[in-house]
Amino acid sequence: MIEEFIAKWSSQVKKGTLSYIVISVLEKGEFYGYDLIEQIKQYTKLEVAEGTLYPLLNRLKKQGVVESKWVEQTSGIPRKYYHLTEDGKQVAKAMDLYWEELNHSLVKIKQ
Amino acid sequence: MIEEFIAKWSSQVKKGTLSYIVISVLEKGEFYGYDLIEQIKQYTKLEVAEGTLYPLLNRLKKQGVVESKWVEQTSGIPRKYYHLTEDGKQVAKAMDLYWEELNHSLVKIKQ
DNA sequence: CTATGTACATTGTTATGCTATGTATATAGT
DNA sequence: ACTATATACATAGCATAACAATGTACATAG
Repeated sequence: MIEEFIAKWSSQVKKGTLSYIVISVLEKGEFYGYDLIEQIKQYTKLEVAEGTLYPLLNRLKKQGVVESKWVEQTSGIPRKYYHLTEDGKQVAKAMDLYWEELNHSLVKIKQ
Repeated sequence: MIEEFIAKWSSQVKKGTLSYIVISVLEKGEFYGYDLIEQIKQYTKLEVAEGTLYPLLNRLKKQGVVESKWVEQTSGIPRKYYHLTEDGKQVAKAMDLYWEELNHSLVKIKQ
């Protein structure tokens, strides 16, 4: 029962958190979708479904946070690389502030 | 644009985070709904709508995380007090671990 | 030739925050 | 007496986002 609750809860925590993670990774440079999934797996041990990430990237693009460009490969399928826009970089900073405040609040509650 | 994005994003962050906050406050003792809204406002500066909290408490009750009891007041409307069940206390611990891990991951990404 | 990995994408389901609205009691201001 | 505000609980309908399932396509290892 507890495991099931945590499973559902952690899925809900991803709503919002996941975009923060993606944008934070993109602060480091350019990445393509499949690579982002691998990066997140390494950094967070979170499993991110493809059906979660690709729509998320499209939303971020539509909102002007990221931009993308197709890059042909000498072998294999072309990759769509994403990078932060100027607005995206400012969004990242605002997210940092919000997250820090939220964490500070939780520390206070836990005391 | 950035403000609007953060406004929508922070609403998404609440999904999951809010239940963590409520359960964390309830680790301190018994609270009733309206009081929880005030507690959260003080601890986190978050505005929690009544239409958000009451359904959340009902879900937590249905899932066996909290229990409630009506308490008549000498003056005014009776209050419904909530407290964690034994399962709820274990859920709280599991949430702490998950949250800590998530934060640690973000620190690594931000490095 | 089959399985696995790489790489992008969409559809339908489910869960949750939020606005709006409703009910009811108590108190302070004009 | 009337109005506004605060306290206290609750529901209906909307918007959003994660996820499983499914699909397409190329490449490589057994």
